[in-house]
Amino acid sequence: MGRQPCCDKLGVKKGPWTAEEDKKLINFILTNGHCCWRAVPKLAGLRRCGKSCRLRWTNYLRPDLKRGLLTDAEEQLVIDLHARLGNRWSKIAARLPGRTDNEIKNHWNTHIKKKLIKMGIDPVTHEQISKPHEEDQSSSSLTDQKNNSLADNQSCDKSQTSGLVNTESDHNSSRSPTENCSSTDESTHVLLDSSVCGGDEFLLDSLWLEDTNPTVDISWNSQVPGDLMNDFLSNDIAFPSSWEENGSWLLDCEDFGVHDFGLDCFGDMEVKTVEPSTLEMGSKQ
DNA sequence: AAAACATACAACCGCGGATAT
DNA sequence: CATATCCGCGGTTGTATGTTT
Repeated sequence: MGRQPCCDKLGVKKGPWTAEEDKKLINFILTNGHCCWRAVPKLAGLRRCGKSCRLRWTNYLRPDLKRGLLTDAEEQLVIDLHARLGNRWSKIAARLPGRTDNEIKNHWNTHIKKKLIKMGIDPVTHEQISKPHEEDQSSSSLTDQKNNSLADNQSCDKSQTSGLVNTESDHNSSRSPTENCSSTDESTHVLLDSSVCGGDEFLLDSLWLEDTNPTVDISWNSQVPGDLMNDFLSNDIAFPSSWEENGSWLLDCEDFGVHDFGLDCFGDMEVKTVEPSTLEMGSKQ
C-alpha cells in the first residue's frame, strides 16, 4: 500500500549546506533534472532529505534567481499582491521573476511589515490601524506609493487609482484574502501608475497572467543546460540582471569546473571573480 | 573592546492536497 | 475506497552578522 517514505530520517544530514553538497546538487539537477525529489539525494550522492534538496535548489541554487534586496517596485508589488492574496507567498513569488516565496516571506516579515506598521497600516488587513499619524514621516517613495495605493483603494475611487490593488478585496475585508484571488478579480484590477512601479513593465506585464507564467515558472525538470540556454535566448526569458552579479554559484561552477555541470553553454558569459570569502558566505549562510 | 541586543535570512517543521498503490 | 506517501506551501526557528551601548 502507498508509497515508500520520503526519507529514512536516520542518517539524513540537516543544517547549512556545504559548498560540496551544493556542487553535487547543482551538478545532478543540471545534468538529469529532478524526476522526483525523493530520488535526488540518493542519486546525487547526498545525505539529505529530498525535501531539503528541493528547498535548497528552489530557494538558493536555481540559476534564474535574483539575489539581493527587493527593489522599491518589487516591494510595492509585494504589498499590493499581499493585499489581494494574503500570505500566499508562492503566488506572490510567481509574480516576481527570480524571487522565491521564502525570500519574499522573509522580506515581508523583516522589512515591509515594519514599514506598514510604522505607517499605521495593518500588515494583515492593509487597513489603517490608526490615524495616519506623522504624515510628515518624510515619505519614502514607498510611503507615497502605499498611501496612494491604499487611500485610493479605500475611498472606492477606482477612476484615479494608482495602486494595483483589488478594490473588491478591501470592500470585503471580512473575507479571507485568499478568497479574493480568483481570476474574476481581474475585472476590478486597476493598472499601476508607472510612477508606482518605476516603469517596471516587465513586472506589470507578468502580473496578472496565469500562474503558469512562463517567465517565472521555468520548469527545470528535465532541462538540459543546452535547452536551458536556448530557452533563455529564444523565449525572451532574460537572465536576471543579477545573474552575473550574484552568480557566486556560477563561480562555484568555475571552481569545480564548469564542464562538470555541463555548463559549457555558459562559457561565453562573463563570470566575475568573487573573493573566496564571498563565496563562503554565499554557501554558508 | 566586548557584551548585549537587533536584524536578516537559510533551513527546518508540520500540515494539507494530490496521487500512487 | 482506504491508506500511505509525495510534494509544495506557510509558519517558525536557529544562527550568522551588524549595530548599539
